[in-house]
Order: sequence, then C-alpha cells, then structure tokens
Amino acid sequence: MGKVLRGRSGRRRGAPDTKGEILAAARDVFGERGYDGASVRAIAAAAGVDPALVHHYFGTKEKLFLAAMEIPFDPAIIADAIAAGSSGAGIGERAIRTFLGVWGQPSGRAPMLALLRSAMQHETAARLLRQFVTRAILGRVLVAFEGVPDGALRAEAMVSHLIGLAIIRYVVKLEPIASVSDEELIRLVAPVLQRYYDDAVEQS
Amino acid sequence: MGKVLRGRSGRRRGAPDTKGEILAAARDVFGERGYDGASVRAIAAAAGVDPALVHHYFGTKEKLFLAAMEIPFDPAIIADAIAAGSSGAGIGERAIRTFLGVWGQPSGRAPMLALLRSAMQHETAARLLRQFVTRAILGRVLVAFEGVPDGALRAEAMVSHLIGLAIIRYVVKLEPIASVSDEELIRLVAPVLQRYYDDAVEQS
DNA sequence: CGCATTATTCATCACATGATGAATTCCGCT
DNA sequence: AGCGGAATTCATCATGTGATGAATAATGCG
Repeated sequence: MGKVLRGRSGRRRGAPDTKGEILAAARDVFGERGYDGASVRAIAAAAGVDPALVHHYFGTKEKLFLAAMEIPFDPAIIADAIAAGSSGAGIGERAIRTFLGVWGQPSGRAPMLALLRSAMQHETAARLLRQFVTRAILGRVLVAFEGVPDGALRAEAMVSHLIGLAIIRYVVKLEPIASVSDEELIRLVAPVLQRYYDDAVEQS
Repeated sequence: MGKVLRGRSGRRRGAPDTKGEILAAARDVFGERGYDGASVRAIAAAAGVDPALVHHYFGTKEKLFLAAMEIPFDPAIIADAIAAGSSGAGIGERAIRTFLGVWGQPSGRAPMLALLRSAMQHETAARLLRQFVTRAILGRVLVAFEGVPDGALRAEAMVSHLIGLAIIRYVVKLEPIASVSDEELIRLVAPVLQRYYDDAVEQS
C-alpha cells in the first residue's frame, strides 16, 4: 500500500486531474491528522505522486491547506436549510438534521474534520474556522434569530453544541453516542436545541 | 524570554523540585500546542532545563504526557459537585457552573486543553480523554440519571455540549461567546442542559 | 515537424525532532 | 574526608520535515 512505483521521471500520459487528486488526498490526510500532523510527503503518497509536485502546484503547505479547505459543498445551502424561511419554529430539528447530513458522508466529514482538528493546533486554522462559522453559517442562521434577544449568543450556543457532538461522535468516539442512529440522536437533541430559540421568544 | 543561561553542567544547588517544574511546563505547553505540537525541547525550555533532563526523568515523551495528564484536581469532587446527591433537579445549572469553575482558572484549563487538543491529533490521547470522561466524570454523573431512560445517552449529550462550549469559548474564541460573563452564560445554557434531564423524566 | 510550455520525478538542503551516552557537579551518608 | 548515587548538561545520532532546483518526459500550438 502507499507509494506507487511509477517508473521514471517526466510527464505522465493522458490528462489526469492530478491537482484534484492532490486536493482530495489533502482533505483526507488533513482530516485524519490535522494540519501539523499531515506531512506533505504523506499527502503526496496518498495521491500517488511525488512530494515536489505538491509544491509545484500549491507552492507551500499552508496554501495547499487553504485550497483544500475551499469547502466542497455550498455552505449557503446548508445555512439556508437550517434557517428555512427565517422561521424559528423547528429550527432545533432542522439544525441537527442538516448537521448529521453533512457529517454523515465522508465527502462532508473530511473537510470538517480537517478544519476542526487543525483549528485545535494552529492559530491560522482557528481563524479559518472562525471565519467559516461566522460568515458561512452563523451569518445566515442569524436571520432566524432576528430581533430575538441575545440572538447571536443563542445561535452560537447551538453551534457549539453541534461541534461538541461532532467531537464526541466522530473524533473521540465515545459510546453510546458514537453508535446511536441518526434518528435517535435527532429525537434526543432536537428539542433541547430548540429551547435556545423558544426560551428567548417566550420571554420577549 | 526562553533559554536560561545556567552556566556549566552538573547538579544544581539546593533541592529544587525540578521534576514538578517540568510537569507544570509540560501541562502548559501541551495545553497550548497539543501532543504533537509540543516539543520536548520547548517543554524543557519552559521549565528552564536541558532537554535531556526530561528524558532522564520520564524516559519518553509519551510517558511525560501521561504523567502530565495525571489530573491535578480531583475529578471525584467535580463529578460529585455535578451529581449533588444524585438529584436531577438543577443538574443543568450545576453542570455548567462546575464546568466554568474548572475552565475559568489556568490550573484547571491547562490540562483540560492539553487533553482536548491532543485527543484531536493522537489516538493515544483520544483514548485517554475517553477514559477520563467515562470513568471520572460520566461514571459519577450517571447516578443522577439512574433509572432515567437513555440516561447514558443524555448524560453524554450534556457533556458534549460542554465540550463544544469549551472549544468555542477557549480555543476558537468565537465572539460573543468568548467574552460573555460566566453568569450570563450560565443563565443561557443551564435551562437548555436541564432539558436533557427533564425531558426524560416527564416521559417516564 | 519543431519548440515552448507544462507535468512529473530525483537529488538535495537546512532544520527540528526524540532519543542516547558520557561527562560534570552536587548531595547525603558513613 | 571520602564515596556512591542522583541531578544536570553537552555532544551527538538517526529520522522526518518543508522546501528548492535541476533534469526528464509528454503535451499542444505554430
């Protein structure tokens, strides 16, 4: 496994999307090991390519990371799914449902894990995660909390719970949460999340 | 800053608690950078000591980590504070209150951060965190959830939210959660957490 | 075809890391 | 005073890292 013996130097035949393969490999490896833990060599190996090629395309490891974090799904869609017509009713369930949808499949989980893991080690990545959460997610979810007292705070608290769930379920893999079905988790968490909205509305 | 010029080799005068200083430095640096990011050299420098001394005392970096993670506060006390006579009433507020108490002061925050950060990079540390949460915290909190349907699940969900809060507040430092006062956060989060208990009880 | 451009690998650098073993200095005990 | 052992540092190794520059091979345009 690993290193592909690809014979001698020089350009390969055909028009393989090598840049794309490197990006995919980068997302995988960054996701598994975080920014510092993922070596350029390991990424290159996972892409079946010489390490120098990575630098050829992306210049530096940091630029590769940034390129790899160009989220492969549209955050707007997600945020809109959560906000859903800027109504607060049912926002708890929509939030965790969308969340599990993204994390449930590897194509969504890998970059999220990469971002999360890396944000724990590197201030650069932390800034990136902050931006991502702020602009791409919170900014839109906030429309549902418009006019709600402590809206920003409450929206963030919701997001923080989801992040905590991601860590327990997908990183630390603590049982029984790691193995419980999506639906069961939704049934458990949705009403609790919902309170972040309901609490504020009923007191206003 | 950094490297203390301490002249020549050999034993130092007096009986300084060097081992303890190394442990403290280790907790700091592991906390700031996680397991992989914290180099033995950096820890040694922070302790004002030669790197070889670290190995002399602890043999290997991993053993040092394990030693540093021997939690400096008693998890039993914390867990008991949360469980509080195995009553579920008010458990939400007690949980977040105790949580903020630990994370509020550096002596508690450092090892927790170290554990969290490292768990994101290293399976060894993830296992450690799993153990810690399971035995030291969950095991005792569960008495409050005794007989409650999905007790384990609900207790873990509570913990996951707290972990998420820790990350948003102390690692990613997302505003406004990062700056809000403890009391305000308690007012916001406590009733939501409480629902993990109340929901189960009222349906049984 | 011919030739510049692009894709790819190889060899190599400077540097940081974890670890080890020998040398030096001090302490405690007799 | 003397001696063994513990504490401390120094010099050093093997390894892995990100990065660079030159060499080689295929492509595509004229």
